Amino acid sequence: MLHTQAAFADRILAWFDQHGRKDLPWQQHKTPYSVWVSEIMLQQTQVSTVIPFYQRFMARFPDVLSLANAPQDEVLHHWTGLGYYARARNLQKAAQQIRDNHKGQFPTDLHQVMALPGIGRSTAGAILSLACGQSHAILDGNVKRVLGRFAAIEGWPGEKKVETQMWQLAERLTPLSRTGDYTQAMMDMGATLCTRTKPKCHACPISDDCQAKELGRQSEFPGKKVRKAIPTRHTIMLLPKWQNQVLVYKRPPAGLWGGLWGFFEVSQESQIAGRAIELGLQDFTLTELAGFRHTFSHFHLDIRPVLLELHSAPQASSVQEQELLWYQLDHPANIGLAAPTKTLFSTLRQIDTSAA
DNA sequence: AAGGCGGGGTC
DNA sequence: GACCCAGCCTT
Repeated sequence: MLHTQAAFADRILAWFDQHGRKDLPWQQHKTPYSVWVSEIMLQQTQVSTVIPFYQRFMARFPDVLSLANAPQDEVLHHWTGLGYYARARNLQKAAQQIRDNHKGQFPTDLHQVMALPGIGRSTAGAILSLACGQSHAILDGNVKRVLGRFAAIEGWPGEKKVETQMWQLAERLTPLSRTGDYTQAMMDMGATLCTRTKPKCHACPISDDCQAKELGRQSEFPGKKVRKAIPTRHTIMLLPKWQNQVLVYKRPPAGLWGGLWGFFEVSQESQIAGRAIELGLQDFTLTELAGFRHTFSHFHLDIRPVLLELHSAPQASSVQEQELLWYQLDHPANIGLAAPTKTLFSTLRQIDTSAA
């Protein structure tokens, strides 16, 4: 049994020196800021998806101050398609707190880092170990899988009891030196070796002492969440169109697609005309476009898009409290869009093209 | 403790 | 279609 922290970490680090990833974009010129941005993007999101977003984001917001001082719409624009948009809102909020409360310098104390919005214990540990060499444990999905198998920890890690057990083990095994490499190594182990399916145990530096492997039960750890069938919701999206522009509004700051721009919605067909009049629209032709399904982690959304083609210039809306925008299809604005909104813009462009 | 929050990739 | 992914926040 690998019962000492040093024996465990030594094998992990030796493996890392040979096989670890060292050329990812956020591993070049590491700073707390660059590591922070990458860690937030990587929450619940795979490396290959993140890379292009990370590069565009860093080119536009190279440091804490440029992010803190940017318009929120532009930050969300750079997050469009990445999902979990609260991450982007929290990222900018935290940058503003660093600007205002930390003299623009990313804090280096674990609890100060955890106090920033969007940064929990694991992300704080990752940033301070990777960028500052401090010795803190992390517990992300990769580490949960590696340690859950290594020690054959029963139960779903979402349960408090299981998570506590994993944190204790993670802390016990985290070395005092080379902690940044160790953190990266554990993530790399989970991503490339101790994968969800078909783990490459033959190449694993700790397989000799892996309890799951000894039991022949690698696929059973970590335990899975008992998942219920997800419900289906329905919505009708209104696509008012005048010449080459479509009307969207800025959604409330929190909740689903918070801060993103989207189409007005109604739940019933009978509400379409009334809603259009409220928006100051009149003299239009209604056409129902092809419906489609958008699936979230927690529900299906069946979308019926309805095109409202205006025959004359729109009047000012009577809806005063909403932020409205006539989005120009051929001159996209730098704003955040949910995936279905972006899809529908493409659909509208295609309709224009085929009609021309 | 449980639920909310996305989009893309994989099998 | 089901499941998963470098989690965190609110209730």
